[in-house]
Amino acid sequence: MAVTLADVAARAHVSAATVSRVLSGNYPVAEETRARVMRAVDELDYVVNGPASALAAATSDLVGVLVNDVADPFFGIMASAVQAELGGSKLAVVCNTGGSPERELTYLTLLLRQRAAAVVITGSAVDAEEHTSAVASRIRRLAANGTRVVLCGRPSTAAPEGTAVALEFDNRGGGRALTEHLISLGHRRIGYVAGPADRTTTRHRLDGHLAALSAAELAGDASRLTVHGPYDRSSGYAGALALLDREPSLTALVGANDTVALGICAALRSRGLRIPEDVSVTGFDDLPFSSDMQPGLTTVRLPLQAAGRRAGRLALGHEAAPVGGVERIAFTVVERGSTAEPPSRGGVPRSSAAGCVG
Amino acid sequence: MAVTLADVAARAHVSAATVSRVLSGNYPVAEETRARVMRAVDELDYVVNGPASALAAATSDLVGVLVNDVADPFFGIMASAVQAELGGSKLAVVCNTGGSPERELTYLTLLLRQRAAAVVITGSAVDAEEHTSAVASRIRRLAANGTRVVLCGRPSTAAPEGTAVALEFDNRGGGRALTEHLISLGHRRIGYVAGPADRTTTRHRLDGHLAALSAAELAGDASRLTVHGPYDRSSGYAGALALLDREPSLTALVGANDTVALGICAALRSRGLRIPEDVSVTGFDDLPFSSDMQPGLTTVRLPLQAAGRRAGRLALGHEAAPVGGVERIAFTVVERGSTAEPPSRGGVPRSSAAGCVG
DNA sequence: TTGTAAGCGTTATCAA
DNA sequence: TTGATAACGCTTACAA
Repeated sequence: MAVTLADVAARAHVSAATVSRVLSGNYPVAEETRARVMRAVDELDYVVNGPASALAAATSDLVGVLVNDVADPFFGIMASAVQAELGGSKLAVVCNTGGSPERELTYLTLLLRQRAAAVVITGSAVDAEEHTSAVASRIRRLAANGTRVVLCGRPSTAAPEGTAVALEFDNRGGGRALTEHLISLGHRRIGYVAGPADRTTTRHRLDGHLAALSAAELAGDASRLTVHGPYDRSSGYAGALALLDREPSLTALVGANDTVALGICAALRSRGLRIPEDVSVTGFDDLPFSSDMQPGLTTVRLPLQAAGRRAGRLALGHEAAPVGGVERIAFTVVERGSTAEPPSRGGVPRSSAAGCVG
Repeated sequence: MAVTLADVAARAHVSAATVSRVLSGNYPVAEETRARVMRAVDELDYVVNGPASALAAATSDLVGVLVNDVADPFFGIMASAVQAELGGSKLAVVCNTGGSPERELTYLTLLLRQRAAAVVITGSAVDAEEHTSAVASRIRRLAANGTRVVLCGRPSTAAPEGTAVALEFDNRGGGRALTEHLISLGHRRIGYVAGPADRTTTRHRLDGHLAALSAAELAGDASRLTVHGPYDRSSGYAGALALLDREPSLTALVGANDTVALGICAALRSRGLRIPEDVSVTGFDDLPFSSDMQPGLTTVRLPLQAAGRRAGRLALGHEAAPVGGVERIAFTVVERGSTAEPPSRGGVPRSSAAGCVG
């Protein structure tokens, strides 16, 4: 990689400045000169030195994308969508924080160091004052540098006023709608396998659930019928078993997200309980696998891909920020086979459930 | 972001060189001086300018990761694993190529421009001479620059001798083992919904399938019982229907990967066919959802996460390259409920299949 | 152990 | 329309 601008300039018999102008294309250059330069570029197989041009121009073509874990489709879909909007010039730096506040700060610092053009922060925040303010100060710093900051699925309160634009998921509304759906089917004893207690997303979804219960005057038992755990399958599995042991008469189980719901379903099957005949189950997010589950999972659909694309465009400044800097993303309740009316009191006893052998 | 090395140096009453030494930590500095510098750094909230230091030191802390699409768990898992190994200093630049040769080249050029420390290329290659050589020349270029190139799941032939280290999946072996499993169960009419015809992965998996068929003298019908399509659910769905129309007596369907198999299962259910009683189904990769399907999907497990981690370590030079620069990754056949003996000739007619209603 | 100074490869200002 | 030339902010011989 010895070939530099100067080499190209020498070969084309022009100055380095001219080569730079031809390459960036934002300055008038005589057609004949341009052709000569391009030929030299081709002949020498010249490739611009990114760091050098970033330094001189004080720009960068890196866009940071903070996610919990790209291997989780929830984040993978958003990261993919952001990347798709970046086009052929910007590069997406995907950072797995694993939900850890420390790593979040580390990556924000790294992106600050890279003078990233933009940063998209996805997923919920840890709900602790010290961490919130630490993140906020990094964001302020980034914004002051000219780095665009976009929150995608994180409350706008994570960033100081005016430093970021936020796309918020209506977790509270979705949580409420889902539980209302169950209540309208006739369910009265509803278990809830929630996410980690300290995340905003967990709290909002749970708030919505509780609001629905309260409205139906069913909130009395709520805390006894709620367990917390990570947003993964095994948490759903363990949580479902724990709740069933605590309250065997449950007729519905709400998962913090689809992955948790998957675990819940596996746990129910392990107990010989049918879905939805014995117990109804719901998820949240509507990940791709949810419609293929047997039965299909009733859940709240979040337009993850659309939100990610939007975040990408906002990161590039290709799209105007919403007024107030905050936009609420709409959700949809998707009713599938995993929810139904609760078993009638005099119905078939549960133990006969395992009897279906095709 | 006005504060620079010089500012810190001034504040600490030392030279810029000393500050640089303290920060990089690879040069002896008096303890007292170091403390003074660190205090100045803290007080000024100094953050190194990445591009500037990359330029001066001719190094970079970017590692490119080429994937088809991070939203696809197959790639998401590998990308996540690579990233996990990068630790708190290197950043993963995830590039979605969508399987397109052009975009692959574009991204390789972009990474070349960034002087990336390493590049991990995942997934299959498009099997066309012109593209193969174009990619090979980019790889040669990267390697010449000191960029480490790691192929993860792509044949080592994609890179010129000595320019890259490769972790190869045994797609041929896995494909063969799976079909042998079906044959051993008694299947004789096996359909195959393959991936795009021009990918190496597609060809290798199909080769293995054909090898197994040939060994059992069943290869005669193979091409009639094979259809091609993308590696997605809808291809599995459409492919399965097409094959069933072409040959209604099929007793087993092999999917190019788990996602395709998911579509196959949906198609079978839409026809009222039971899995595995009427038709056995297999996938490939063992993605997380495969064990949760009903019935569980028989498939070939590729250690995607382990391979990704390995690739990450190789990219950092933290691990010695395998001898010859190529390592074959072992697979495991995972037998689950989606495969069983074919229906006996005099068995229950298929039309009764839809009769199970719990 | 520390300082001086010469790059690193671009971009951008200012003349011409 | 083009060319000198001074930044850009850091690293690293080389000296002290």
